[in-house]
Amino acid sequence: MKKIITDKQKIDELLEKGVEKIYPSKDEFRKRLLKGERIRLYCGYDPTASSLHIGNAITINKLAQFQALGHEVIFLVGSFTATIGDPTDKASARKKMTREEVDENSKLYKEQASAYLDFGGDNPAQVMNNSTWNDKLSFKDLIELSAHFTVQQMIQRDMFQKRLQEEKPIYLHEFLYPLAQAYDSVSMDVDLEIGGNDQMFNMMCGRDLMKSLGMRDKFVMTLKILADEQGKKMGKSEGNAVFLSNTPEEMYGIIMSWSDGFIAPAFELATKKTMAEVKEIKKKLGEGVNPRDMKMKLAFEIVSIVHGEKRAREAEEYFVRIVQKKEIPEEIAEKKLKIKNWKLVDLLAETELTSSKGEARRMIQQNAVRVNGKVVADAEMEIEITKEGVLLQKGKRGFVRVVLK
RNA sequence: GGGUCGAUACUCAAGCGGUCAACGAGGGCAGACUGUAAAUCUGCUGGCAUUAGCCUACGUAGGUUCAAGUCCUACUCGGCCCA
Repeated sequence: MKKIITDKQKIDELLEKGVEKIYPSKDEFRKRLLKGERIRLYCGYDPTASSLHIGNAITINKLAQFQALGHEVIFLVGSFTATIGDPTDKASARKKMTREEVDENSKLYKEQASAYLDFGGDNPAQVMNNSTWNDKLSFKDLIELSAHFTVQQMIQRDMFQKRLQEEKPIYLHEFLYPLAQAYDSVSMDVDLEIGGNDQMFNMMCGRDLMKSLGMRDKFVMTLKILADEQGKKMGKSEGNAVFLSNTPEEMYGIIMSWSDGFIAPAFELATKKTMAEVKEIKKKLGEGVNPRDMKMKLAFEIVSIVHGEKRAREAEEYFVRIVQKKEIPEEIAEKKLKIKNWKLVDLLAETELTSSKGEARRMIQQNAVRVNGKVVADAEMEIEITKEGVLLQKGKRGFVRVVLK
């Protein structure tokens, strides 16, 4: 077993970087760490999507930090809880997932998490699955569990309040979600749970339940949510979410399209940079360094962690060449067609560059379509496909080469 | 169980018999600007045809009417109140 590191500086770094708050108290938790106590901690991930995203990477990053100091890390896959649906931040009830969908999604999670976390070596992170214990609960067990919580406790959550106000339904199973999560803490008997700031309520339920059952006093560490200075969150809805399944090029490009306000927070939350380095970055940004260059460093860092340095370098080259210098990419989807002569609209629809002919017409009207690099304004233009191929472009990113078969 | 209100495009949300493929907002896409952006501005955002026009859509199924998202009936699902 790996030795527990009690280096004061490293512990302070651990307690500061990306951390919003530690319950019940940071000082107390710090003392425990300094004593050299081995902490058993976890963070849960509901496999509701086929890929982890950058928000998940924040907590995984923190797990990795604990791991590096020798603590016992559990990567919990919420295969059970995903079938309930977490009401957190949801204005309406989430669609429940089937076990099949969930199993499918969780397959890739471990692999993606290994970008940050070490599942081998002398202090491997453990993967657990909360259906292991939750599947075994009987109805009686559930009722006993639920007796530890009150309805008032549950409805005080702001998203439930919001739904009450809007006269939208709140289903009973949504109250049960925090319970299920709380039971995870009990089953694994952990010293600490970490999670995003928005998970505070769920995590505190676990703390309450353990206390109520006379178990240990679980700590809860909430991490900052990736947001800019105005507190504007980054999410899937913003269209700028990075998935760990993105290719290096995609990932690099998406990070570059983040607004500048995300640069410093993202360095703190999603990279291995120390707080001192993050401060240095903030300072540079304040001094008027071109934010683009800092953002390129950020994109490089994150892509390196997920895909390795070599791929990150390639992604960077790609970005400079294709996006900044607007060159045509080398790798273009190729579509082989048997028919030689086409009208431009038909061709755009056929290649699926546009989803319909109507859309093709609209794009042409808006000067968004290029044929062999030249903007074409005539929707009816006759295109003759050759063996060498004709290059079609829609907007900045859509490229297809059509070749005569 | 009774009463009552509601169900509209990706999301929210107008609509109160013809002028509704459906106001508006968000999102998305595209153009301009730029540092790659973000912000801002502009356009587009069901399909086919593009001149006209046709088809499919407003919870489901029927009905009234020359004409229905809009009225009626039943059903399904949800909120609220009462029990």
